[in-house]
Amino acid sequence: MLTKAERTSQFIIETVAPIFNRKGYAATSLSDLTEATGMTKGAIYGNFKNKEELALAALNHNIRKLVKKVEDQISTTQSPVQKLFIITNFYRFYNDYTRDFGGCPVLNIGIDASNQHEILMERVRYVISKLQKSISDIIDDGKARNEIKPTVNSEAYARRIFAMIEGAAFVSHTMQDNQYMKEMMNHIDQMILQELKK
Amino acid sequence: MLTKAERTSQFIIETVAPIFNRKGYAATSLSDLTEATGMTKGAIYGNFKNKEELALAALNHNIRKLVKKVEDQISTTQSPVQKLFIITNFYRFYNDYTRDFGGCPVLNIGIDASNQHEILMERVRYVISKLQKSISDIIDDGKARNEIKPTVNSEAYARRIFAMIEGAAFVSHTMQDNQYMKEMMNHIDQMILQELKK
DNA sequence: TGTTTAAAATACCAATCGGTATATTTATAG
DNA sequence: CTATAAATATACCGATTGGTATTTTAAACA
Repeated sequence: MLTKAERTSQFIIETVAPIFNRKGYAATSLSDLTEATGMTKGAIYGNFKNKEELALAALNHNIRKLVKKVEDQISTTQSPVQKLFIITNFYRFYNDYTRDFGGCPVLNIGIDASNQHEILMERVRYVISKLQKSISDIIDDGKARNEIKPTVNSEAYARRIFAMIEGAAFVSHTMQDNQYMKEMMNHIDQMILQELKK
Repeated sequence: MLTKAERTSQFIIETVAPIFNRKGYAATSLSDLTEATGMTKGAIYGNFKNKEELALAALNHNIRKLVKKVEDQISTTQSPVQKLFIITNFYRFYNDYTRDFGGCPVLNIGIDASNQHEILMERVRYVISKLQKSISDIIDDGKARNEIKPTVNSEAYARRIFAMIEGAAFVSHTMQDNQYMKEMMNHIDQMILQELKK
């Protein structure tokens, strides 16, 4: 069972995570956080060392939530090619998932923390490299299972697919039009069929 | 000839533009601006109504600077297909151009102002639609000049190309690795040759 | 139930925030 | 060279910033 402190910390993280994601680190004030949680500064600082530690916990929370969602869907199939299609289909609805907490956290914090907050930035870089690795691992598995052409450069495709997703997420969110995302996922699907699949 | 006030305003804009681009609207303080310009608050507020007006002027300055650069290069050829190649080649060096003032202003302010500053956000949306229009116009011109297949959906390709560029700009800048951009521009070039060009 | 410990609220800190009214300096025109 | 106007600096405003020491409240354990 969770202790009181653990439950409170969790409640604070869940409550402030969308705020940090929306406003960014510097623009989020302590009063934003006390207002949203209904708690005082004393309570928040009793559970977190400082604003930085809380922002980092919020970022991790947002990312874990999304990663869990896509991993749950991916695990429903063994086929690497099917896994790739599940990923593109996940992102077809990405804006719906992320809108209520302010959009893609990798994108938001990656831009917000750039040249501003090296600790958050390092975390974003780590997450990006991990997400790419999981894509290239699927492609490599596809080669081993004879589903994907052995000549394919899995790291290069992972980089390209990830950048395409982030670009579509940015423009879709900014223009408030999911068509960008839909069209980009269709394009990636086509790429999978024509360039990756055997 | 420019008046003193016009020269001073221009000096302030040029000086603070990289700061707003790097830190975003809320995180940029008046003291950041006085420190960078070596001028006092009185001088700045004598030339600009408030922080918002200055931030908007800074955004416009950054965008105009980049748009002028790419337009100058595009105007060196008549061929629409060549114009598209000039665009991808421009973005191959985009990170070098933009690094010293903090990366792509559309991306930075688009994320920073999201759910935060509607006036800046409207400006970003307008710029995106304009940039896309200039790409789809080139494609349409390519159809008229018999360089590009008449069946091509120029708006859809403009959306896709723009989103790809922004995605590559984001990941390249965040990961401090221009390979993302290079690979994406190679991919777009391939798309132009295989899907657009007659 | 009484005691101890943990958690949260209160009250405060110096520093900084964006903005402005006024004073001073600098440039311009006659 | 002087008078006027424009530009800039100074000094200040109330509000808010992130953070902390202390007090009060609530939970946990004996």
